Amino acid sequence: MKNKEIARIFLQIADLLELQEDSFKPRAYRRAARSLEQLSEDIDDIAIRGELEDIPGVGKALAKKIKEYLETGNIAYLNSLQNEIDSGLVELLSIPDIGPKTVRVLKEELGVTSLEDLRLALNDNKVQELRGFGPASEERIRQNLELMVGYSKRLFIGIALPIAENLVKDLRKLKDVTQIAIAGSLRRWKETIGDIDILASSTNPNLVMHTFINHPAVERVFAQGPTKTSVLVDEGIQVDLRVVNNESFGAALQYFTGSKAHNIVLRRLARQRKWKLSEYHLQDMKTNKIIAGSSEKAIYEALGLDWISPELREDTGEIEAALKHKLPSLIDEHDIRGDLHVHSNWSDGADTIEDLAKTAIARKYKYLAICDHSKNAAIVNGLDETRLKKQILHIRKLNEQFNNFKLLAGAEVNVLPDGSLDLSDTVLAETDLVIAAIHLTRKTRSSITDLLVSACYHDLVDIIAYPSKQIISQHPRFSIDFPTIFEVAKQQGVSLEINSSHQLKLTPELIRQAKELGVNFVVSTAAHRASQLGLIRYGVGLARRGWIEPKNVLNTLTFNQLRKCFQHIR
DNA sequence: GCCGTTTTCGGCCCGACTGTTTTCAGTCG
Repeated sequence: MKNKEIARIFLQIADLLELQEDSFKPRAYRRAARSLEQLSEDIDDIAIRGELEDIPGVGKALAKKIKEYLETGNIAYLNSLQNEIDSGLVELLSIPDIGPKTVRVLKEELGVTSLEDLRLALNDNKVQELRGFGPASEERIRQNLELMVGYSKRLFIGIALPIAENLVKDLRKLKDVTQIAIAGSLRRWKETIGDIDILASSTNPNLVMHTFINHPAVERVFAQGPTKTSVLVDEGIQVDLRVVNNESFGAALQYFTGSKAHNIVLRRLARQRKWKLSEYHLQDMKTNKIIAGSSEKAIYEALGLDWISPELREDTGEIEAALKHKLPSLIDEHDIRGDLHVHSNWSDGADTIEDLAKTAIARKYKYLAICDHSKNAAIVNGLDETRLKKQILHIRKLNEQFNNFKLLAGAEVNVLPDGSLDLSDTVLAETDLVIAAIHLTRKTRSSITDLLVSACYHDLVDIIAYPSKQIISQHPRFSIDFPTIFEVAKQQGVSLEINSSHQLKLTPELIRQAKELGVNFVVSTAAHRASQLGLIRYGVGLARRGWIEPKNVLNTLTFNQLRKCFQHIR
């Protein structure tokens, strides 16, 4: 689809325009880019119907540019901007605390047009001589330039969330802290996060801030005030702590949870009613009367909206749904009755099947599917037909000792380059559950799609696990025809796996697309040790970001219901 | 460049923190 290509060009244009006088044009281009990224329909089709201007944020001028791209594969405006503006300047914008104004001054006064130029200017201590700058500004820019090299990466939620939870746990011990919560993209369960946001309410903010900056994990303090403090913790991640009073906790939680796009729409809704929404409260601008503030829910309700789960707050239709009271009732970790993809020490897992079962029972699971790797995955000690048969017998035997809990004998089978599975049908027919997975790295579009499709057509395959984003990021030009896969999966009654590990997973957008087509899902950990069963929360978080409800997920079913969905469960 | 239950012109989310200057501009989230 050309939607993403055009969105990318609009973002490039926005970056370049940012360096010029007008600060509103870039905003318009970004808004349009976002709209394009979210379209579920091909932009070509919309253009043919002459409905480009119906896209939010697209008016006459942008519609014309979209048409130009569709006809010529090019947008001349971008080229002219690129000729006019040095690309090194855009790079300068990525340095923290350097914005468009600073870039302009650096260029006009010092001739700086690249990171390298900036480095030289800093070496000569030229920056502090500029009007509006001083030694402190120069030093900060110097440090940020250094910092950018080492710390610019986004962290996976699985790493960031435990760090945040630890800090919250320690701060909660302070008796001056009334309420405390994780906010930001972590609260929205975004797969990767740029920084950690923590929100607290207190009657003694200074003490809370003081304790915070003296926490053993804190390495450096970026900014410190009574309501907002930013630090770097030793994992190389920025943590922002905000402290407000109790009356504002709901408004602040709403505000700091974001996303930015979601908040902008909310504030627009408030403005339409002559109200003002800030991190302190929702307020009538004329009478100054406070309409809501202590509770997040009250703010949404005052704006005519149902309360929206943080995972949905991306301005991708959740506000419209909340207005119409049509929000999904999202799946919760407690809805999960069992894990359908775990590895034991029979292949590359660390724990025995018995230990895995014990942990599953302790989690109140009703079933657990052991799905070790198959023989093609020799490097992880994959099971061949003989060992799998033996494992199935072992599992059947173990089941005799459980009440109200069932171990399922499954397999994670490799799909071979010719589309066949790497274990014989005879032995697979003995299992309860078959997950088909692709562990290839370099394939053309047609063949990856074809492999997944042929896996769906295989009679014994119940679940498809995905080619990872990792593959996609390693090969930028590689793409998979997901709509086709979703159609076939739906048709063949094959479920899609939402995986909790950060390596193998669908994006929220794709999950939502598949859900709308009526495809079923399972949420699994692919745990390689018993302690990893707890990672299911990340899979659930991802599912929630994809608007998934319990009814879309097979492993929310009781064992007897599950049995009816997977034909060969014994 | 977009957009309209005050508007086809004049807005465009709002507030904290920093460094500089002495009342504010720039940046960020």
